[in-house]
Amino acid sequence: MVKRTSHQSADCLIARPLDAIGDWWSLLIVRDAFDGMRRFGEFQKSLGVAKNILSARLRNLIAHGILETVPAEDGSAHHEYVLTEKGRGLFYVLVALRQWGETYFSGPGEPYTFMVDTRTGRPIRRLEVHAEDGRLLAPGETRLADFRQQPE
Amino acid sequence: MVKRTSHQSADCLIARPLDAIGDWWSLLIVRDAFDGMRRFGEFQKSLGVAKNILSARLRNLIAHGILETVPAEDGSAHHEYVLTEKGRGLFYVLVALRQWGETYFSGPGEPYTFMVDTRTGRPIRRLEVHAEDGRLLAPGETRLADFRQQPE
DNA sequence: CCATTCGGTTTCAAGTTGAAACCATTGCGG
DNA sequence: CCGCAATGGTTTCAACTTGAAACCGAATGG
Repeated sequence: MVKRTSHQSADCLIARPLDAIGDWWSLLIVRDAFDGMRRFGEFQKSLGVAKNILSARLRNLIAHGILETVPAEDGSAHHEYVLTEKGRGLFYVLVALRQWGETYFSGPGEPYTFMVDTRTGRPIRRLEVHAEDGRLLAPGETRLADFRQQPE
Repeated sequence: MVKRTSHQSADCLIARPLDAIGDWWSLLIVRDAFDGMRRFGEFQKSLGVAKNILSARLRNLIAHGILETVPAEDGSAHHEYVLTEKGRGLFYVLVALRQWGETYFSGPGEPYTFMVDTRTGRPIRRLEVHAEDGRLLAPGETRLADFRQQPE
């Protein structure tokens, strides 16, 4: 789907996830799947995207093991789309994007939602990056390392 | 750049960040910027993308306040591209994507890098989502809430 | 000065996207 | 059993986007 340039030598571990997801719209499908949507029609209505496009995106997400189809819960002959374990791993990406959105894109007076703990209804904490020893790390206090360079 | 469907009523706070970033390639630019790249040519060489496309992406990132141009460090007449505060906020998105990539996309025997604490050289911890009271939350233990529904 | 690098813009063929039309299967009322 | 609507797609095709290559102008470099 996305052209493979076979060129992102330095850091395939960002580029390949991006390639697997396919494009931005696909992440909205994943988001809706987290919100409990399972049916083609639900996604289509939620996203307002053309059916052929949605169809292609769903196929791509399935091909990359992010979604899978299961027989419909209600016993009808249709199938439903649900997140795999791998797909659920995208939770943190969505949380990070959402917190970034909350910070920089929520105009005053806008209908504004945010993530809360289901049990208490209280907002969740912001994501933080921690060192192995628990120290809070700011952007810039990390780098990439080849694992062969790791101290034992 | 991306068509505005004015339709993602439920959750603009995912859709709008996605729209601001523009497309996948743009996140790779941001990643490179975190890695210290500043010059047009550096990005072009790193990403292997056509110059017109890179030019358009950079312009889009600037328009959305993720990058800004500054006079070149070395005193030359050219300018350089650096992350804004808002752009640095994408750090958590990149960390989340990378950890997902590490988990699901690193084949055995591949050149494999991961994020380490600059000070100690030890790997960073995995991202976690915590409730306000500190409890660790799994995907599915959160929901979206309108802020008017929040208990005081 | 002449050549080369840097930082782009322009051009245009090829590929992608998406709205609408179409199709196939199931569900259901009579 | 027939008709008809809802669901879940696929096909078609015009419009848009993409990107490789050519071009361009301004700064270095020799």
